[in-house]
Amino acid sequence: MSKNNGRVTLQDIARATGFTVNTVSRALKNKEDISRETCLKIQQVARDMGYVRNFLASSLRSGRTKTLALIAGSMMNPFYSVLTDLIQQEAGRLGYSVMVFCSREEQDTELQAVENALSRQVDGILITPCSFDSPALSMLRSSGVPFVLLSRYQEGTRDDCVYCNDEEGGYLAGRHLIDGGHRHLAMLTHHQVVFSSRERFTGFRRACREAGLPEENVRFACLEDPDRILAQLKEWIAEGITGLFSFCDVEAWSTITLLESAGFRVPGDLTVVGFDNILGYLKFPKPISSIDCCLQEEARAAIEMIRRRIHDPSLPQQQLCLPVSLVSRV
Amino acid sequence: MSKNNGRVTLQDIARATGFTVNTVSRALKNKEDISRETCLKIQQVARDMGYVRNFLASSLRSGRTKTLALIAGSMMNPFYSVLTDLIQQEAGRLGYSVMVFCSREEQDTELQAVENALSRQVDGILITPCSFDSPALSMLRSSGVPFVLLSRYQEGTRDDCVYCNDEEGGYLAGRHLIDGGHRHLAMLTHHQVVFSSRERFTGFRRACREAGLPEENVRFACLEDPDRILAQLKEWIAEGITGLFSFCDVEAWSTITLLESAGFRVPGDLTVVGFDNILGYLKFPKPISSIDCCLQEEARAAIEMIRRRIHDPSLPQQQLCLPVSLVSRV
DNA sequence: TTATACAACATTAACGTTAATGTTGAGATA
DNA sequence: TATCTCAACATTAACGTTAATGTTGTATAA
Repeated sequence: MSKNNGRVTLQDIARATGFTVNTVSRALKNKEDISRETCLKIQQVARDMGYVRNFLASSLRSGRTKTLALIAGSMMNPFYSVLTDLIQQEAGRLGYSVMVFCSREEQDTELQAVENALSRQVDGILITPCSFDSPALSMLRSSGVPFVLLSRYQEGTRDDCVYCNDEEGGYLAGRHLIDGGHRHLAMLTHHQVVFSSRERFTGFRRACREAGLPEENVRFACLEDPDRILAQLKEWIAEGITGLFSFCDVEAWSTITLLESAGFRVPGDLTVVGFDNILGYLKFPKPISSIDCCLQEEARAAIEMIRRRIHDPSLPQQQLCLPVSLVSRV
Repeated sequence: MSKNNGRVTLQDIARATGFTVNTVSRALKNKEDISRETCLKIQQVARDMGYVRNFLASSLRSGRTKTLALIAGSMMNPFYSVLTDLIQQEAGRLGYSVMVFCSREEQDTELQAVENALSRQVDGILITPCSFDSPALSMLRSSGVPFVLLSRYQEGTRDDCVYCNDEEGGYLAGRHLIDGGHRHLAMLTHHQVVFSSRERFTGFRRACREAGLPEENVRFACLEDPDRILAQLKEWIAEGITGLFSFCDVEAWSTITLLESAGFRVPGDLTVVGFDNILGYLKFPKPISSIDCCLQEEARAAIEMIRRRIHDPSLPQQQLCLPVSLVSRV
């Protein structure tokens, strides 16, 4: 034992074995220039003494923390928490730990998270930014630290990012409803993620046009207040709308909850299609058809992207658009 | 600029201002022995140069990382992700960042998480352990690092922990169903968290006894396989059971989903009461009555407990049991 | 036999920060 | 005037690890 809060250090092992600190370090990292015998002996002693490497010291010296930061909206939103879980799994495969920060979709909280992450010398940052002109993003860009945008895309972006084909997703959602016999459709967004929302609606409308539905049969609304949402839904239903495309699964479920508590039947009065296919990971909510953006693949790709950038910062930036598919349920 | 991955260091600021590294350090930390004038000047220069403190170096020297580890089951389970969010908020208030690890309820993954956390020199660890005899716990106990058990309790435990009054929660759930006119009740657990589960059922039965229900009117089952769960539910319903107490909200919802997809009505064929009152944080699922264990308070208390222990390791250990209440919905 | 090569270690310095202690000069005190 | 005090800084060393470079003794090649 020594000073390090009673924790065993290389120093202690060195004293115990008679070798130098450096030799102990190399032995524990299975490096060359150490005889098989001493290597095993040192490792044994380290185990016996309960040695745990001090990552701070190691990172400070080596310049690598083997840590990534994930800055997401909120862990209260299953979309983010599922993504977080997947990111952790994929990162873990490569030996990375993940520090999770929540921006609560607030720009200053997000900025603090970035500062914090930078301060902790993370090797890379994964972020679903509040917006594309958030101060957090400019700080990231000028920091020189590798970062990848998750589930966010804006035309003309030069930042590394992984997102899914929103337009195609909207198209598939539209076609699914049309194939189900629905001729009067609407898309609903609660909390607007601008680009995705627009793209999804664009695809949605494309499907409608393709099917020959008149423009006035296709509605769109972006509402946050539950009361106004319910009012809008009632209006739509009264107008004969029977198919609803929700911006995402989470919003779909809260819409369904709203409708059911108001006495409507889903499906029945309204058929709802979601987006993200969170049901592939979250088992408990009501099954709904959804656009699968393959979050697992997104996580995998993002980790791979940041890994490569950490390894070679001079690589050309990449905007990776992942394919989507429809998962039909019920 | 210097070597630190192109990042500005105290050294750089020292050169720029003509002061020594130590003076710069003290100025940036607003310590004494620095004239107001130089303090402001140094801080200004630091800001201009885009200085970000290197937490690794700082922590290595000071022995404090201002970081907590949270080791939870999985971010795919809203109970844990909501708890994580709350923990982060409370920790943030005190200037702590949180490293999140998922054990996936596996003992070896959990052990790895603990090792990882210790290796990163976190100031304290919050954990919802797989079990009370998991190797992770013994490692924690012998590590000397402050830790607090979250939402877990076992009779006779000496570890610091924060949990809720499971027995009382079960009692309230039982009484709620009985007050609703139900005379034939059951409790269902999917994934068994042994102590909590037993306690909740004990309280549940107490309510039943108190109301004079005969023993055979009160059932219990612990099943994981959805098919067997559904079969059991059908059997119960056929036997006249009308009130169901679910181990937790998440399980309640998946039970409801099972029932509804099998053509049953909830409530109607079966009234379901959950536990945790996750609906207070998660807005999208179907509203159900639930036992509120006040997760926010649990998070607050846990952070306060670990803060005090970090500050004074000699404090007596504490097992904090939080009160519960019923939240009736629909 | 002597130079060479190499395995197996040791030595040194550094990562960026901070705690502990030292120094200095100006003003206050006797 | 000599001593003391203290504000405002500087110097030194250390946190635990690792990269770069030195050193040694033995085995091999010429």
